[in-house]
Amino acid sequence: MPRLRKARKELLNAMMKESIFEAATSVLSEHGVDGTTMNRVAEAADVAKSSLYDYFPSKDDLLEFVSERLRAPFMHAMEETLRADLRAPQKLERILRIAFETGTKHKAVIRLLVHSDQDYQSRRRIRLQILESFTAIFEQGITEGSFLPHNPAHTGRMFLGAFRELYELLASSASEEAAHEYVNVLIDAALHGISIHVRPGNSEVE
Amino acid sequence: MPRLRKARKELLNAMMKESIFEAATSVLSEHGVDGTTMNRVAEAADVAKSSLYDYFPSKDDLLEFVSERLRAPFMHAMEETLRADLRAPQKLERILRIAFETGTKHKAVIRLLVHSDQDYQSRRRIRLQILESFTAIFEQGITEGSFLPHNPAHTGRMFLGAFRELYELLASSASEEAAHEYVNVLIDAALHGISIHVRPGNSEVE
Amino acid sequence: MPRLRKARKELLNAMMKESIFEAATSVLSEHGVDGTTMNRVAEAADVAKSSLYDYFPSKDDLLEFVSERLRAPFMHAMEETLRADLRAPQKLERILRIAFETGTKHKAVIRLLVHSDQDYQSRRRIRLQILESFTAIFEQGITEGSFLPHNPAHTGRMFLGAFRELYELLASSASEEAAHEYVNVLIDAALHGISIHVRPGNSEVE
Amino acid sequence: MPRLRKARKELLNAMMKESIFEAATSVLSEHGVDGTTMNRVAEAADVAKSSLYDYFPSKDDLLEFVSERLRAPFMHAMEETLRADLRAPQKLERILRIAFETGTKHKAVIRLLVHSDQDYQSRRRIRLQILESFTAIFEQGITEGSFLPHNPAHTGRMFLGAFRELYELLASSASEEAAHEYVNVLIDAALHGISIHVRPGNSEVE
DNA sequence: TATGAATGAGCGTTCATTCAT
DNA sequence: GATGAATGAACGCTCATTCAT
Repeated sequence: MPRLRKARKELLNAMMKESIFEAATSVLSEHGVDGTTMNRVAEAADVAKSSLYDYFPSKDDLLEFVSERLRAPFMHAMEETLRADLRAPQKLERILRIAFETGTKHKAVIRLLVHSDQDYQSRRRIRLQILESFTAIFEQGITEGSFLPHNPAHTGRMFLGAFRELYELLASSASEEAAHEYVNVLIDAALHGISIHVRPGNSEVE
Repeated sequence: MPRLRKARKELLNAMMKESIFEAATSVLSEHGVDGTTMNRVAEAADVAKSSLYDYFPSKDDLLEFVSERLRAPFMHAMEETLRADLRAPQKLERILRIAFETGTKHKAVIRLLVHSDQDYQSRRRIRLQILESFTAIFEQGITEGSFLPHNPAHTGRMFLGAFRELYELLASSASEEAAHEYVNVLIDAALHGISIHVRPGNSEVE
Repeated sequence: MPRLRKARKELLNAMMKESIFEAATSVLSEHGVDGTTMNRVAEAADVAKSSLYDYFPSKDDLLEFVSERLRAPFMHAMEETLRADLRAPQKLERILRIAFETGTKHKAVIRLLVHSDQDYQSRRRIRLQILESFTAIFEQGITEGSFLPHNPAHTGRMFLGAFRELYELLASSASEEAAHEYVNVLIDAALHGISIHVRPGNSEVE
Repeated sequence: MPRLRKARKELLNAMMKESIFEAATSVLSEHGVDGTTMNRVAEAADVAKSSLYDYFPSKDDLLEFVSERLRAPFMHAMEETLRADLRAPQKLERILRIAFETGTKHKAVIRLLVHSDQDYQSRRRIRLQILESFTAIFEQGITEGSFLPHNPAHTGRMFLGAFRELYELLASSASEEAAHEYVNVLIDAALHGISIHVRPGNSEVE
């Protein structure tokens, strides 16, 4: 049964990659990006250092794989949301909810999304992608009449900033509760407005 | 005069630290955090590598000192602004202006403020301090009637997020012009409001 | 029929060794001695790396086998020539012709014969054998009156040196033409003499 | 005394390089080029591996230094000889004598001159240089009437081959005596001819 | 006091070799 | 009998840190 054999092989291989992935995320969250050495990953995965190279051609490839894996659920969901038939505010809401869920599930993702010095270039790439998504949503919002006609690049960026703080909150020792509350505030702002100013006139805005 | 001697010594010591600081910032901006080795700093400062250890017990301490030093102008200005007799929106404006100025002056500061994975623990500390300052300003704003009574911890955090994006912009290859425009948007939002939603009144909303 | 079984087994074994040999020479000529890894040989032979160890106890043994195999045609031809009923100069000629042919056929052989630092001990052995053959031929030449009575160990060695340069030439990027010309010069020297000095007689010498 | 200090420093530095050089040659002659690792050199020099890098930027540089050092005396002497006001045979003689002397002094040089797989490129370079020198001498010899008008590229190459055998002899366990005798034969050939053939007619030469 | 010299621990990577299946 | 998976030792190299002078 060459077919079966091959399938089994692929499966084992995938499991091994998975377990290295987990070891790597564990090391990442304990020692940070710079402290993530092949030595430590191998030790955490309980394999010989050289065995890592049977599954990943280089450290960079390993880290790229980890990043990809960590971000994939969120990124895919975000892309889907972008294409969905929804009004802009609802899109923002959905993205925030997804971010919160994936963020709390994989705490490690945060380290990579939020921190990280070296560009393991994906970082810039991903930032840009999210920024562009937000900008697109704000453009849509203006077009469809949900949002006021501000420069969407700026509002998108501001939203990104507020959004990223969610991850800071998750990364900090703060309770999940606090993060939940914060995300709700963001969602509320996306749905019903975010005015902070008392109206010059007499009443409020929002 | 042991007093004088001691004073002179302290002065010399401070001058040495200063010159090492400058060397370090130069290395930082040229080679990045990871490329900042004691060797390079010593070379840039034109002292022996081992002499660095006469002024700083370790590399981490040196970097800590540099960070502190780089942030000090901004932090002090911010603290002063906090205590100044101004309305909340004006305080935010002033802080943003200072941030932009110090940020463009010392491009290196950005690298350290924005990126950096290792917890050069000051990072968390400084974040917290800024966050608390913003929160305090929002509290004041609510009290004085400038801002609507949202939870200031949340609005403070959102503002921090948007604020940090300024540094991302500065750190990126983007033109200083773009950063300038962005900071103006932020200032405008602080001064005149930031509503993004079409008012329920006449047209549609969300 | 244990006999037959055994014979078949031996045959298969030999065929495997043969195919590994071919893979190894291909790797050798493409990547050089240092670039010849068990991995590459296994891949070229289309067997599992570990299977190589079913046929050769170690990498050194494999290389030894390859060397032996590469040199065998030449060595056998040389031995035959040694025993042939020929005068010394003709023997030298024949050996040179064989060397050229086998050398151009298996370019890889050169790498191993000429270069290679490690003592894949055969190197010394083979050198010695060739040297002894040349010496024997020079002895014969003196006995039969073809050559002047110089110390055959020395003339043999000199001839060996000139002979090896043929391989350097082949190993270099030089055209095969150049090597051909050189071997013809050597043959001519063996057949008709190699005097480089103007005779004291009529003109000058030194 | 900055002058003195600097001089002392340079001296110490040179001594250190010298001692690393000796360690390296010792490792080279014991383990061959491929077996010469920074680890072994450091151990032989009784310094930390990392200290080697205080004196040589890389392994290749170290080896290059060693090669250069080993070959320099001979190469310089050869170049001088080339330019000397001597007839061709005397030049050859002088070069052979120098080779013998430097060869017996620094046994390690042999490994590098004679063996070595990788091109630590100097190898090809040096071979070429020697070959060209010999060729030039043979050209001169023909011009001045010392040598018969053979193609000097070929005779030069043949001479190089015979010459290199001297190093093989030195590298082998053979007695220095044998090498001495061989070099004398070469010298004799250079000075008085190298005919090996009985003359077709009746007497000798051709 | 300042330094040049030295070092040990660690880095990412390679590869010959082993062994359960 | 053949293999895929795994490994340990070694490689060249870097760097924060120490210490005699």
